Amino acid sequence: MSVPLYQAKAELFRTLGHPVRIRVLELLQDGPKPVRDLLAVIDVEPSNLSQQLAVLRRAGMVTSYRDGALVMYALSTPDVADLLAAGRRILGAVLADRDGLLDELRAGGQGQ
Amino acid sequence: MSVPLYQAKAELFRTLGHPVRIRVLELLQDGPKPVRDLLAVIDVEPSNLSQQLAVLRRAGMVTSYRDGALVMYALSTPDVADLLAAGRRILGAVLADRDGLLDELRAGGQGQ
DNA sequence: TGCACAGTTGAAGAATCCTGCAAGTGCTAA
DNA sequence: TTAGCACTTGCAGGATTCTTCAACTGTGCA
Repeated sequence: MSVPLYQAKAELFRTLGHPVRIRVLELLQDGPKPVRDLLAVIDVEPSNLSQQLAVLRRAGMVTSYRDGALVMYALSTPDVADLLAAGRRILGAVLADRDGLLDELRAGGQGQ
Repeated sequence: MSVPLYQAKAELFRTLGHPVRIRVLELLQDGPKPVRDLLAVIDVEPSNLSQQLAVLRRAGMVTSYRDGALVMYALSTPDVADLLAAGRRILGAVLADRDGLLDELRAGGQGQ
């Protein structure tokens, strides 16, 4: 057994363990987007975003292709959305008796 | 907005980003267990396991109580199982064309 | 060709995480 | 009350991860 399965799982989750990467994945749920669009929303340096995109790419969670002058990114599988949804549910359960984040979560608006 | 929601999500996922913590959660899916039982299966030093349990406790994913000389741990919400299941699905999709881990995953046996 | 926009890459310092050791607490039973 | 098992805590180091800067590639347009 080269890489134990539970280690692969840990790596998968660790890939999601960064605010910028979470935001990217959530934005890509609506369909492919060029880097510049992500950049317009996320407020982070281009090089930093690029690094985080590379992490997601290496993990196989997103794919990228060039469209003219732009580089487009897309979720590599719609299952990613399930994972994010499951995360939202857990947060609700786990934060149940903690600060105001819960209300924000229930509002379900932007900045999810 | 004190702690942005997407940051809380990132922290949640990062909590899962460690092999020992993953194993603990999977073992606890079958019901509460004392530390010594986890220790018998996981092969890590007691102090290390204790540290990882503390991380899970702080994140609110498990709860603990003392039962005589033993300390018992339990999932704080069954939703955790959903998250792990979603992780398994994604791994399947993402690893689809990579090494033998996929087969191991499909076997669904121990060491999940 | 030359310039500007769109992204990526490499590298370095700072911050964070992990691991193992030593020491400490709580419980039970002799 | 002493001994020993069951855990936990504090801490130091080594290993990862993050962030930013500088430099580089690729594309479109004047």
